[in-house]
Amino acid sequence: MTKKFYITTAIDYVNAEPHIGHAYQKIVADTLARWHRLLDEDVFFVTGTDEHGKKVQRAAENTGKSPKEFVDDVSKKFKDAWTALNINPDRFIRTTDEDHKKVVQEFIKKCDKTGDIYKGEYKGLYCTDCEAYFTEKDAPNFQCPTHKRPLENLKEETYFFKLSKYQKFLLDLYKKNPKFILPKERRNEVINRIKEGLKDLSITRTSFKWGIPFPLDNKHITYVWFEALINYYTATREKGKEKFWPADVHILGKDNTWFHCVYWPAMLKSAGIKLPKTIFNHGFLTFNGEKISKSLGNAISPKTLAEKYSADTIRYFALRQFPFASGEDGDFSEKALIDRHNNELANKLGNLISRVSTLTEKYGLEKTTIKKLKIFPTKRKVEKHLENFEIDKALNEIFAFIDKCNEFVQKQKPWETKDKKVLYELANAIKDFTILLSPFIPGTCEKIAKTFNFKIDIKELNNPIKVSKIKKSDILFKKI
RNA sequence: AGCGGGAUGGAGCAGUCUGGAGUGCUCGCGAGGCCCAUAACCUCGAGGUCGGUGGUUCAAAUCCACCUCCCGCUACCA
Repeated sequence: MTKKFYITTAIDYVNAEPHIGHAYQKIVADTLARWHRLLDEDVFFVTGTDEHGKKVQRAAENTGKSPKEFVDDVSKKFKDAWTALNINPDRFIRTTDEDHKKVVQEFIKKCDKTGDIYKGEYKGLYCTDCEAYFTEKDAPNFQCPTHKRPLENLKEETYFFKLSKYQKFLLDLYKKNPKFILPKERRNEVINRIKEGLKDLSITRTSFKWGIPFPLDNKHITYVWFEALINYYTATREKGKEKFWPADVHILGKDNTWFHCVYWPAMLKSAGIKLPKTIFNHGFLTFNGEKISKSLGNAISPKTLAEKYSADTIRYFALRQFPFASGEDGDFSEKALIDRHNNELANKLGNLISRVSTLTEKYGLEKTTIKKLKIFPTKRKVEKHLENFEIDKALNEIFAFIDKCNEFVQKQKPWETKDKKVLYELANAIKDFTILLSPFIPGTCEKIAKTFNFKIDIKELNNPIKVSKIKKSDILFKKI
């Protein structure tokens, strides 16, 4: 039986357009999905968009579109951005999808059966922008501290989810499963906050219509967060996909930590559904040293970037530059990107392919046993790093191997000796590292495979490359 | 103020959790090699009391305490 691997990203809220921060997360998830697929696992990779709520309803009204037209437009922009970056989810889920609505309603009924949902009243100062209530202490002068607008005094009939009931369950869960919340800095934060006490969660709204009707009372709309989280489960209710639940890893940004690490497991427990194995909370990116924001106008679209550079350059930089596993923030600077593109992709990798393919075209290959350029130590290290989400280190290992190849060419001087065996060893090494590199920069790796006539398949690491006629490769990365 | 991050050869970073010769990466500088290749590639070198002080230890960039200085955040948002 092949191992299954189910990976998800956060689904993006459609009130703003995609930027490089969103892209970073999707690139990482896509790479991990591709890696597990390379290892012959049965992989399911899901990303998508979060489309309900008052903010979206209002954003749509401002543009004169219907909510549905509006979310269709923005959702497509996300989807297109991922295509431009060679990010290929198995499903692009939208919370407006019909199957999602159905699954959410069933989910809520299950929680209700457990006795975890009750009707109550929520009183407070409400900010429509935040879709949240504030206490007078948090909101001096009855103004929203973030939006500086006057708060509405609201008293709403609402349904609650008994989150407080799960306090002990959650703390036990983290204790028993140290990998449930990663990295561990985030875990400690969550634990400390839970220890301050959990309140029940208001999970319905009546002030607007753009959402999933609450199945227990049709005057109510389901609260966006409560509903959106369920998307991960929805995707596995499709026929044939059931086996993928529970998720192996949810990838999300650190601002989503609380919802995913607290609400989500409590909700699943209540509904009697298995819990995901790992929730990975990564850091944020700044862009050219500045925080990414609409008002600063630096929220450059991933698509524009991918057109300016290439999908693989963006992918390589995003994966190599930041210590993903640390959960820390990083800066996406174009200068650093160009640096890595020129030095690592063009000079080291690109030039190696260029020089070896030229030499091979001239002198040909002759089969021999591989003595110097053995891939297995590298493979083991890459495997281990990826298990620990150390994506930057994995890439570093592969490039250390590429350095070894360049040293080998230099030492052996095949242009002088015309030694076909040396060239064979190099071609074989190129096959090997290209296979390992393929989840990171898939487009480039396909080109290399075509030049050297091999298949990108993990089994090919055990098979010496077959001797064939090889033509000089096109330039893979032009210097910037 | 609160919270968070940082201080490592000329620049920018890893390394710190899990202590073991100042190790690594990219750039820059100096010398040499190579002439297959994208003016690319390879080798060697100069340059650092790892912010400071004290402590723990056979051993500290790494652990502990205190101090100094920088920078973010407390706007939407992965």
